[in-house]
Amino acid sequence: MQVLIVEDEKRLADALAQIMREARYQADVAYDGDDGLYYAGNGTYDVIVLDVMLPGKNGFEIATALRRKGIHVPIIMLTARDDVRDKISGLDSGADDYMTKPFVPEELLARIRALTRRQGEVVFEEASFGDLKLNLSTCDLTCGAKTIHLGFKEFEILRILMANPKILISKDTLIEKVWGADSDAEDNNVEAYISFLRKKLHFLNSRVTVSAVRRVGYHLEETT
Amino acid sequence: MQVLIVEDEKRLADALAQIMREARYQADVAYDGDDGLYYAGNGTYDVIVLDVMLPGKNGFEIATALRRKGIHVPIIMLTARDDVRDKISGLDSGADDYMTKPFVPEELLARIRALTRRQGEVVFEEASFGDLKLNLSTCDLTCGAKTIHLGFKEFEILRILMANPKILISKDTLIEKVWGADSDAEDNNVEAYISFLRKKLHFLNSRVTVSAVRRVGYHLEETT
DNA sequence: CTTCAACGATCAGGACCTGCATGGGGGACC
DNA sequence: GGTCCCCCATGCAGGTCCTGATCGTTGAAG
Repeated sequence: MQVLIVEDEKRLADALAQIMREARYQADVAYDGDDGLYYAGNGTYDVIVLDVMLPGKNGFEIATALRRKGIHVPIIMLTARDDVRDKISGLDSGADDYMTKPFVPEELLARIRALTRRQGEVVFEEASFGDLKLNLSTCDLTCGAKTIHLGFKEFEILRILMANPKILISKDTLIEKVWGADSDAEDNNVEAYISFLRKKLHFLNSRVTVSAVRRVGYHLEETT
Repeated sequence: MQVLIVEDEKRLADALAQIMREARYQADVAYDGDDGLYYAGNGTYDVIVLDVMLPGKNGFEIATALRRKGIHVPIIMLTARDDVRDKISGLDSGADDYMTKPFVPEELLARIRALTRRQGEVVFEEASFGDLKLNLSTCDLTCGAKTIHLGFKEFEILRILMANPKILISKDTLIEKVWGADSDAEDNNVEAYISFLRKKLHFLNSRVTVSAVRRVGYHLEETT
């Protein structure tokens, strides 16, 4: 588990790094905002501890920039100012949590555990929608007593559809997320896999269907 | 977005529910731990605001029980006790965030936004005018109990009209925005789709009409 | 008031496109 | 060689979109 600490006050930064290492995290430290944004931009960290008042870019700017770049790593903001408006703008700029100094190290660790628990779990757990359960580690799709194995493309498409059951996902989005941004896959590929998926859903007697909206995209629906 | 509030102190609970509703959330309230766990067990909520000190099961037990049942809805814990050990055990029992009373409502809302931002995401938005509701994701148009599907061109035209109900939209504007700036579509195309739209509005028994102003453009009107 | 041209509304038809399903070929892996 | 997965090509079905023709309406000129 990798942690990035962005904090200009060197003594505090090093103390935090020490605490992290004692808790068995790997910790890197950036001492100003520009470095912090640069390191975080790699997207290799599991959580970022981000001071607000920084030389170079401040914490709000860093959080906003990261989110805009599509990097959704959990962020915990730290600040000495106990002002509610700061908290709100911090949280709305993309932070997941906000703590005021001084704080007890154990609370920071607990909040980090709470933030990282989610993604740690997800790896082993399964996604579900309606009567479907999709095992995210084995690509097996279960409905009631029946289970069937999905190919990787089928799996990826279904996973994306299940993660956003309320909105339509366009073929372009699916191509980008499943085949990759710079891919020459055609719409027909998506259609083919949607077809396979439907066939398998039918085989499982699932109440879930993949419905298409012409020229817009696909989404999952649960029929009665 | 659905919020469950579990809080035994009735005045605070109702105040929270009011705040949530003003922020456009649907809010349900449970006044003791057993009810809270029962409601939460449905798995239909997007976030749970959970008091720790409760008659029946306490907040820690509820969080633990939910997580054990595989329900991963975000939980924000509330408590009057500002004890770090409580915070830690709360966070480790499955809560995603922890706030101490008293708190500013806006901070709670900001923390809820931060928690829900990650998942459900892109709220399925809709535009509305008069008695019409247009689902911007699925191109479905609803009026009262009836719903009808719109073709893409019809949908685009209606969306533009609904976004600017007070001003007249010229055919040229519609052609530019729906067909594209460099299109050779003719006025008659627009007229045709306006006609389709009117037919569907009539079918829905809507009070909304598309009215034309000669040589100028179209706009929506709500009749009594 | 009447007339007339321009504009708008509507409809039917057919062209076109999108999405669906299927089968075959190719490559990776066992 | 067999199997699995992926990609591509094809035909089909049905919805969507466009076109042209017709009819109704408007408003201004005579």
